[in-house]
Amino acid sequence: MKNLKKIIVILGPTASGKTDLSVGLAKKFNGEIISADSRQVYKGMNIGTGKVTKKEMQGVPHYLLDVASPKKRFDVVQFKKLADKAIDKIYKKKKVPFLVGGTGFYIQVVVDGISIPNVKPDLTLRKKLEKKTVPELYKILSKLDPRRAGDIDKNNPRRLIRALEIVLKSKRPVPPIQPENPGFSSLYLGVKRDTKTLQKLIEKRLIKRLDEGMVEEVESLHKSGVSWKRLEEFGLEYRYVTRYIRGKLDREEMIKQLQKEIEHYAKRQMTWFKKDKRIKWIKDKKGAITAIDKYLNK
RNA sequence: GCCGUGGUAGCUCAGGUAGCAGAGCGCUUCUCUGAAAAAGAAGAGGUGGUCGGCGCACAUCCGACCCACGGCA
Repeated sequence: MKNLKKIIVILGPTASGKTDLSVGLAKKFNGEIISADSRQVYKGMNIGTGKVTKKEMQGVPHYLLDVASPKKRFDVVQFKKLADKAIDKIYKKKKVPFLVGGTGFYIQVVVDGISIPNVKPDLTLRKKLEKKTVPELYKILSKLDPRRAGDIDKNNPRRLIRALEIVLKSKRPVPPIQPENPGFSSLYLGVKRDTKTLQKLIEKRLIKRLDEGMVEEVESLHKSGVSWKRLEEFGLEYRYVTRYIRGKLDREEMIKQLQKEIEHYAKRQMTWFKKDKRIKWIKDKKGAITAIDKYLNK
C-alpha cells in the first residue's frame, strides 16, 4: 500500500479553527490546500466567508478559492472537476493534498467519488416545475421513477425538481448512487468543539467580521452587480447583512439572528459529519500531527 | 386605594357557548444524487397564577387572593 496516493481531509463545523490548523499542518507535511467551502469559491466574498488571507497562507498554495463569480452559479459538479484537477496537480509536485473545509457534500463528492447524474440544470424547466405543488411533483415522480420516489424526501421541492429534471431530460430513471474508486486513500480528521465553546467562537468571530467591514463587503458586492436576491441566497452573513442594509433589520436584530443562524449551521454540519465513522476526531494540533505522521508513513 | 387589562410550553402569544391543551420562535434529533451557508423532516417540553365554589366534567363559569402593566386618585 505504500505507493497508493494519499489525501488528508480536515473538516469540522464553522469557526472551529480549520484554517489555522490546516496551514500549520500543510507546512509541516509538505502539503498544499484545497478549500472545500461552497462560498469561498466566489470572488469578493472574503470577510463573510472567513477566507484565508495571503498572509495567513504563509506561502502554502491554496486551491478552489476565488474560482467563480458570485453573479454566476457554482455547484458541486464544478467543484469536483476543479478539485480533481487540483489534486492531480499537487501529486505531480510530489506534495500532499489537504482537503479542508466545512461543506460536507463537496468533500464527499471528491473523496468518495460520488458521480452525479450527467444532466445539467435547466432553469427554464425548474421554473416550470416550481409552479407545481410539492404533492404534485411527488406524484409525477412516483409515476416516472418509482425507485427514486421511494427514497426521496417527498416534502423537499428542490430534491423533487432535480429528480424530475434528470428523468425528463435523460429520459431514464435516476441512477442509484454508486461510489467509484477515487484513486487515492484518505485520512479524515475532524475538528470538534463543544457547543458552548463553539458558540463563543462564533460570537467573537462575528463581531470581528463586522469590525473588518463585512457590511461594506456586502454593499460593494451589490454595487458590482450582485442582486439582493442572490446575496440572500448565499445565506448566513450575506443574507442577514443584506437584510440589515435594506433596513429590514436593525443592527442588533441582525447580530442576534445571524448568531443563531450560524449556530444552526454548525449543528447541521455536525449532523452531516457525525455519521461518517471514518472521521478521526482530534483535540488539538498535536493529535493531528500524530495521526498524519502515522498515516503517511504507513 | 379605586378602575381597567392581562397571567396558557424556555420566549412571544392564539384559542376558549365547559368535553383528549395550540401556533411561531427556541431546544433536541435527523435527511441529503448538478442551489448544500441551500432545501427539507421528526421529536421533547404545560398540575393553563394560587386557593375555594358550581358541574358528570372546568384552562374555560363564579368568588377571593397574589403578580404584572396602564389609567385615576
